[in-house]
Amino acid sequence: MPVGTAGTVKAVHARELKEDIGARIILGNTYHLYLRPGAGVLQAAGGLHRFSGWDGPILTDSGGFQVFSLASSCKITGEGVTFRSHVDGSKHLFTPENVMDIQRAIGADIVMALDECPPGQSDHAYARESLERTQRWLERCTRQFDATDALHGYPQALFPVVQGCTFPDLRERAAEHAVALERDGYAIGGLAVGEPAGVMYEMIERVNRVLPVDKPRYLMGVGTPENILEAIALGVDMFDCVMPTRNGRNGMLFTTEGVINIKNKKWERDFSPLDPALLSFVDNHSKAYAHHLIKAGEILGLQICSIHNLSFYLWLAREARERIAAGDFASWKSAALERITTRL
RNA sequence: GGGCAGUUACCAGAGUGGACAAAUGGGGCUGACUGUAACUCAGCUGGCUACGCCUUCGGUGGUUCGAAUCCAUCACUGCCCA
Repeated sequence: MPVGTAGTVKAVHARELKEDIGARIILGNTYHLYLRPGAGVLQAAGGLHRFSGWDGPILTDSGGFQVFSLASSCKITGEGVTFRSHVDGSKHLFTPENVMDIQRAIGADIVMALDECPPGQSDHAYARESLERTQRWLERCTRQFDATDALHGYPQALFPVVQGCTFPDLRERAAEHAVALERDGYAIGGLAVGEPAGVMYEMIERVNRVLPVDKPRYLMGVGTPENILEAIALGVDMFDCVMPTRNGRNGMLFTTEGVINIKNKKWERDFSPLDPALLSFVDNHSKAYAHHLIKAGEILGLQICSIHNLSFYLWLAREARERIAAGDFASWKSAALERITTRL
């Protein structure tokens, strides 16, 4: 299993007709490259695609989410958005154009449009204003993307991001606008930012009524195993999320039998595998070993837990795909959810 | 045998007369984490018939209105000298 040092599930594919996107692990933290000087970006980009023997698709985010969710001070201008680097305090400007250029240089197979991810509790007026800005940026992204060539000898795809907060009318309008631009796939952004899960599902459903069935739909930043299965049921094909790695680092392990907190003393002498059902995905480390490494402060423990959770997400996506093909996804989903959300 | 230091909650360790059920760590238990800067963050952790009461700071006995804190004594531990 190819795993980068900072792996995160960036693309989990669900629907049987779109097998190629696949459940894959790619490099996380790719946006880091955005924050470094141009020369470094170009150099890093050349080798990125062949990193550690990884030959699957790579997806890079635009950096928009980081600007809006992490930067303490960012400023939206007519050009784009300026922000201060958390690395060295230097000031940077993201524009639809330079974000396309950077992702061209990195050589991601799927590049994301620059968008604004507005706060979850935004009112309709702001959500609309924000959406219109995202749409203007999207149009500039497509123009720039279409006016430039891939730099590394293989084609790239640009995915628009459908925004609109929790307002069905805005979501539908955003989806229609994105579809009209005729890209290879579409992303749904700005969800799982504090709204109830039911509202998120409703927005997904609204948007997916508009998005074409025969192109990948990518739900950005989601989520819990439950969120993912529900979204798959609503027709989503791809996901990415920090959850498997961040929660793994914090000691929470997803398994096919339920959720465990590996820090708990109860695992101290449990020498069974972290998850016997995942042995085809990941090395056979015991619960006691992971417990010990975490308690001892060994960085290896965090790596094992992260990789374990990634393998769980891989299993989840593969299982979902097989059940869809077999035609019993719905019944499998409810049974699986009951098991995997149990606290062990 | 002599000298010195010490004995505090599961562990380590503050506290030297009233604001002490007793700081702080660790450990333990819960919970959080959703387009990743960060191996992170939050709550609880003597008992109970709980906005109050009860039992705790090596044992015992004192001093005091009041003691984990002062005195006496006993026990044990560590270091040093014989």
